[in-house]
Amino acid sequence: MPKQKADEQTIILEALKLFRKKSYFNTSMSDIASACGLQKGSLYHYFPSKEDLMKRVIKMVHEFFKTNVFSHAYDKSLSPQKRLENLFISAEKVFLDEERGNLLGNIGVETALMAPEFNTLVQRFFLDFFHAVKTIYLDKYPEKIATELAERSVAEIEGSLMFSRVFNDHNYLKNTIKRVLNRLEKNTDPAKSEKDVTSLKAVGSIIG
Amino acid sequence: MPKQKADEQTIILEALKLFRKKSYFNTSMSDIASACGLQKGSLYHYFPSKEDLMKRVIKMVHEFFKTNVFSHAYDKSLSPQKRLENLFISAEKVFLDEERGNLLGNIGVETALMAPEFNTLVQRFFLDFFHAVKTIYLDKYPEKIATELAERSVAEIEGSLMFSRVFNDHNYLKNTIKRVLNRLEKNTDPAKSEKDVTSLKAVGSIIG
Amino acid sequence: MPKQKADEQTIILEALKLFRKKSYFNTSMSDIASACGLQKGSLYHYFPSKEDLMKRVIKMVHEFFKTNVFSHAYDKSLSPQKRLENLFISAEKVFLDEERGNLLGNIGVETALMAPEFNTLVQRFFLDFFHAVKTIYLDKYPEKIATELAERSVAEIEGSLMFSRVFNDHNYLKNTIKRVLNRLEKNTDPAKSEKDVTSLKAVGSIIG
Amino acid sequence: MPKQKADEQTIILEALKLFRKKSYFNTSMSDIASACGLQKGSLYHYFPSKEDLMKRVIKMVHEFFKTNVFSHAYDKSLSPQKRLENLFISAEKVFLDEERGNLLGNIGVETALMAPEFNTLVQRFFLDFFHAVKTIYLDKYPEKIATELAERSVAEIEGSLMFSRVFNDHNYLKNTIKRVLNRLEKNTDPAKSEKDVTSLKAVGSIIG
DNA sequence: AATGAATGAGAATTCATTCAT
DNA sequence: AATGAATGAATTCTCATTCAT
Repeated sequence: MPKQKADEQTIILEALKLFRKKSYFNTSMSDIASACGLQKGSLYHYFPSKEDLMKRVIKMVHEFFKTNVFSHAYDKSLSPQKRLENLFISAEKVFLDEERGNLLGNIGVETALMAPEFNTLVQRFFLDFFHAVKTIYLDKYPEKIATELAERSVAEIEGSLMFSRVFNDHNYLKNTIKRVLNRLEKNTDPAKSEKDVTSLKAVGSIIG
Repeated sequence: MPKQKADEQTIILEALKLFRKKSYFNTSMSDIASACGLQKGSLYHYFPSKEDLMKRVIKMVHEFFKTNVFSHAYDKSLSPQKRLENLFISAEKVFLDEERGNLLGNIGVETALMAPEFNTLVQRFFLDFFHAVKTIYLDKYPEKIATELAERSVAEIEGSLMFSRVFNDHNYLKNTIKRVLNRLEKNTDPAKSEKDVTSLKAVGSIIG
Repeated sequence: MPKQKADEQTIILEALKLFRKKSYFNTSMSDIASACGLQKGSLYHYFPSKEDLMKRVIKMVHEFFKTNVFSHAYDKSLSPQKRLENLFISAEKVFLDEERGNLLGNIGVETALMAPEFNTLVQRFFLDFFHAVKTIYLDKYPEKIATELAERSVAEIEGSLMFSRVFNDHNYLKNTIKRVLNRLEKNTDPAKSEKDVTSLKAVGSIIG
Repeated sequence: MPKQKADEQTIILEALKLFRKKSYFNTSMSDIASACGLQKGSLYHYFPSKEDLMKRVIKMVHEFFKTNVFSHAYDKSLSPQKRLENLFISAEKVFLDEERGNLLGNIGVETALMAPEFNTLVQRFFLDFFHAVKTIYLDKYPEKIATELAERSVAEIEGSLMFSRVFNDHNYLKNTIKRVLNRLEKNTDPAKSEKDVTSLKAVGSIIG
């Protein structure tokens, strides 16, 4: 007789919202249940434990980024500049979005301290992030440089995302993304990039 | 039994270690007490609440950075390059140190979601961090640029620090610090900087 | 284990017994839980806090008095004397009963010192008590006198109830109730009451 | 070297104030200590335990009443009416006084539920109270009646004192005291009392 | 599928009390 | 005499989890 009141996806999404707003430890299964219009006990029909639910949340965010953000990196029909733009602009939208936003950047780190399983998932997310960005840079730069540029860009974005949260000011992230995009553009300038990219040294001055 | 077993400083330090290792929410007053060789009730002799203890921890870390890290920015007897070097190298040491390390970067963010009082303290820390770095850049760049460079450098450092923790690999942070230092050096090169820094446009390509 | 072991009413009743026997502050949620055959955590399934439970206890006692004691005052089919008798005799039974007895008289006062919310509930109880008794007196006396007589009767009863508890002797209360009932009867005596009640002055000597 | 900062009397008085304001259970030794400008531990120089301190408080209140209130009953140089007046007027003053006020009436009862030793002390207080009032009535009435009148007067006073606290309105007590005094006066009226007091029956209608 | 009851392990906190200095 | 540190038991409350219906 009991009619289905919720489905996995809904629960994961509600959990995500709460984890983002109140952190993993401060969100109780009860909180999640009421957000879904369910009773505490009912969550255990869908997820064997809170930890497992968190893992599903992380994976869901990861999938979302793969489909909606990282994918832009691999659209060979567009210029590197355009791809990077698409990637970061969509990332910005997601990060600053209340629903799916920055879970992994900040909370991921903390939860990682607890369950090593979380850590692995968070690592995978960032490896994919790095890979996507690096793929774009590889169009312009050699392997080593592209790797560094990618890690650096993502680090800058994550750091400024943190500031956006701490100072409750979206501009930290927005400006950083503008800057990162600008960087590729500038160095895309044929005249300039030729000189700059020829030697590792020269490039060093750009990425550093 | 009524012989002093611990003092405020010790407790704050032990709490810091645990908060760093297991996160604020995952660390119980019991944990902290045992780490200090005390009974949990005894902690309340020194701190009225866990929240208050956390605030003291944050303040202590902040003070530590002021004295040991940020101070390098204001040593006018040294060159900007040297000051930045001293600042970041000492920051690196502290961040990667098990004892006093990166509390504010990661845990601060999460706890900030809860108690607004935490948030204020974390903000103050980063404002001081920004200010120190900016002070150095002001020797070379105009106000606006210096501000942006400072925020960007700190964001990069915080982001890569996060990666260092997530991937358990100090190199993320170390490389970033190397790179940031290199950046100033390069642009300090008289020959190059003349061209680059003369116009705001040119500088734009450097900082972002 | 998830078979219902207790219900709200049972818990409230057990709490009442304990609050009466050991006072509110001296009764722990653990005590109440054991009395109900429950684990202490389970109480929070029914009541969000001890304070809330106490409020429910007070309300339950109040309801009980309304239904079983005060109601007698409003039974217009009976003589005032009979109504007062029913009211006080039933009150006596309840007050001296181990289960539901005098919670509000004594404990109400102490708890009232703490939570103003308790105070309001205790006030309401006594206002209803006054009102019921006054309603009966209004059959014989004008407003002002009836009010005074009611407050005085209830005060006497509460005071002697206190003595009954302090001296562990039911007779303090029993004698007082006998006396109060006698008072109405005597003054109901037509021959006597005519003189006594004709002037306010005369009545004054009766109620005071 | 440590200079005496407080003495027993001061501590007892401060404790009394707090017990009255916040109840015995809600007052901590710490509260009492700070009210005395002492440290928690120092209280144990004067009193072996909180319970013991409470006993001393009760005894002190009792002594105070003996000297300042009950004593009026035994001043044979005055008329019964005047003695009763002195007794109740001084009682009223003390009861409504913030400092020494109604400890025994309300809190005594509750604490009595705990330690039987408290109960004995509270009983003694009321027995003395009864005795004083009865002594006055004995000037006018036979033993049995005097006893009843005394118990009744004190019960009324205690009950209305409770109402004064619950409703935060001094008038409950004040009016009751006026009425009780009036009662003796009225029945002291030679013309009236002669008739009334001749038979127990008649008197019954007065005291009841 | 959903629920609502129950659990039990632990959380933070309080507090009377002890005792070395 | 006074203190301040320490204690440890108790208290309120939380919460992930289980399970019979």
